[in-house]
Amino acid sequence: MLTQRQLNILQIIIDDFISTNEPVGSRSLSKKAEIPYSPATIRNEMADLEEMGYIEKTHISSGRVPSEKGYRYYVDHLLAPQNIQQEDVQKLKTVFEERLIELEQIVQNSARILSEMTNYTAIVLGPAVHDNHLRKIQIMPLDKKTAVAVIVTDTGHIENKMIYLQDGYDSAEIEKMVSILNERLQGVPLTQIHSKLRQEVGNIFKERVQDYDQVLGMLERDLYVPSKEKVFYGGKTNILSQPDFNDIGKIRMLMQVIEEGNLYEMIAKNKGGINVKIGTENENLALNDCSIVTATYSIGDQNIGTIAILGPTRMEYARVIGLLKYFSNHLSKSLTDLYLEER
Amino acid sequence: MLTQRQLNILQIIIDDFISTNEPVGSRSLSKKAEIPYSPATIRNEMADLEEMGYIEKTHISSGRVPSEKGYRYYVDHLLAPQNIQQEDVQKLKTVFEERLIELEQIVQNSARILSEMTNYTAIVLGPAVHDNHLRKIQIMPLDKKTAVAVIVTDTGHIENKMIYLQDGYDSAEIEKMVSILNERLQGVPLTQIHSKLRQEVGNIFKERVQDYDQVLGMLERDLYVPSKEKVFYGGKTNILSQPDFNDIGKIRMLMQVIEEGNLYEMIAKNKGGINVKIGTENENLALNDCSIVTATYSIGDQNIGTIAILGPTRMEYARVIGLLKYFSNHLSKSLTDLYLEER
DNA sequence: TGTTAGCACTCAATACAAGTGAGTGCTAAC
DNA sequence: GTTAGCACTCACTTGTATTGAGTGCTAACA
Repeated sequence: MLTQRQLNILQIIIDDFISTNEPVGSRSLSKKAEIPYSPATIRNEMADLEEMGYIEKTHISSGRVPSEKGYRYYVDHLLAPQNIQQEDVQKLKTVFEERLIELEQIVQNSARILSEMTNYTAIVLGPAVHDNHLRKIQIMPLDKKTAVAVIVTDTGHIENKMIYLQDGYDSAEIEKMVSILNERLQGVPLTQIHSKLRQEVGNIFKERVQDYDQVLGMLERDLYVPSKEKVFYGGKTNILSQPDFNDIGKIRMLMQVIEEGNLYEMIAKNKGGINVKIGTENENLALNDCSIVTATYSIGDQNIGTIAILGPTRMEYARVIGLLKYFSNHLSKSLTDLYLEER
Repeated sequence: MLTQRQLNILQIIIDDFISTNEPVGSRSLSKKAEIPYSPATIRNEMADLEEMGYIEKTHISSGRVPSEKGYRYYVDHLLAPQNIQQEDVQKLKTVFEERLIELEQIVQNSARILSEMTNYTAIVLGPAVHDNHLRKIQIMPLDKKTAVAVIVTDTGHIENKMIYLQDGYDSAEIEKMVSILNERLQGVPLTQIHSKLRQEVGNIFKERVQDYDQVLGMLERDLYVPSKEKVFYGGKTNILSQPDFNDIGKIRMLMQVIEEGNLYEMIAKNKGGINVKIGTENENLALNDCSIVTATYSIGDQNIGTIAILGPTRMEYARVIGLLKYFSNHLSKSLTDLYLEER
């Protein structure tokens, strides 16, 4: 168990290291007003903290640096529930001031603003299209063989699909189909469209659409919903200007993960609330010197997406967590107002 | 004027430097079979070449390295019109083997494959949507205030726009509008839609659509065509693994330009054929150690897009130029077959 | 006259030694 | 329990020497 003094020292070491990126030594610590002890005393405490694994040395006679365990403890117990600053509030609000219509636009802006404010990289997932509900479907014939299916969801997302018709259909026939589809599938979650197609629509088609089997087959084949959600980035290169990444190899790996890696899967699995992954807690090797803070946002009580900030392990946790909490709350509130209450 | 021997030496210096990334000295040159002269002779020739500005030293007693002028001469005069290798042909063909329907899909694949083959970064512009012609327009009402306009072009590009109606329109009215629009605007280049709207459509609306002025205003406001074309990337991070970029500052600038810079403008202005920009010929400071090779592709005899390869100035020009020539030709041919002949 | 051998010279890169400073652990005194 | 003192460690810097690849120049050669 840690004594109060050890907690103080640990906190100050971490705060100091986060802001300076320099190992912190006993002498510089003892100069701080909060610590009225001599370097020697602090050295003793630091030795204990090191033994317990909260801090470590970069070499045998260096100052101390927080270990992952130290950061973890810091995030879990020492973090003052810092209120976010007034100027930050102002900046964040700009996102909500613009006309909020297309969700993806909002989300893209969020990523940009968060990255600008933190100087880290922002990754925003969602809105999770497969959780959306069908609002409207339309099929536009182009020529004898091809048509475009347009699907609009309740969150304003628009999805196009080219579809291929076996034979020429006259437009009256297609219109009939479309109105049946709309009638039967409106409000259905996109994930379930496939199953509903045969269940609900099949019978009606049977009666009213010629060659119904072929048409149904076509719809089932082409009308699948993309399983991958969209990922929006802000400040992809911000992380390159963090002094923590001065090794060219690291930078390469990092950029590769950001560009091509499956950050989506990593981030999407955090469900609800604020979540912090520190260093090797990220299983991806390239992210072993990074931390990822995630927060979810929702419409009503349903989570529809995730916001993440990717920075070095030496991240300004207090500020980032504060920002994300504030922002995800407001975003959820705005979206809920927009998409639920309005109707 | 350069003697034949100087040309040989220049060519070999550049070839050698491109493949090894090491300054090449007189001794190593004289060992090559193509150059049956002693180091001393070569030194004399190199001194001349340097005086003329084709090669330079990294420091006073180093081997020689091609200058930009050297590369330029090499690209313009020395480049053997190298045929592309059989295995490369095979790989490139895979792009054309898939079902070619959506142009953007093809273009995205092209970028990926070219980047994989070259280990440089591929940037593919287009298809230039504003040159496309309208094939079909559709307006789907969503609720009283909003609707989705879907525009399909002759190259299979699909564009969505949310539009905002002033008042509730009944669907019959909208259908009438849409059929007028289709009738009058089909085949019109997207750039001209705006002007045609008032010219051609205006009068007809006047007779047949109620509140035609308001509707026309809405269409003019919301139905603009995005001026920026899509840019597709392949191997964004490839360039990071080029040994030429071992300086962290350079890497940062480079990634920033790739992520956020206006590569579009830089590349789009190259019209027709193969074009090579070497080093400081790229006005962007961050690209002063890079070369960009561009090629255009077309449907029929109309250029619709550009392919570019971004690499270090020490680029394998012969190979890249060969690849791009071959690829852009085939791409143009395939697209022409697909979109012109088929109709 | 063009080519080559020889030589002195330059410079990046590497290795090594010495000095400095920030930091540590330990012990003994307060 | 706290602190002063001291010996020790190690990264970092500075200076010096060595090496090797390469050059320019000159004189000799074919």
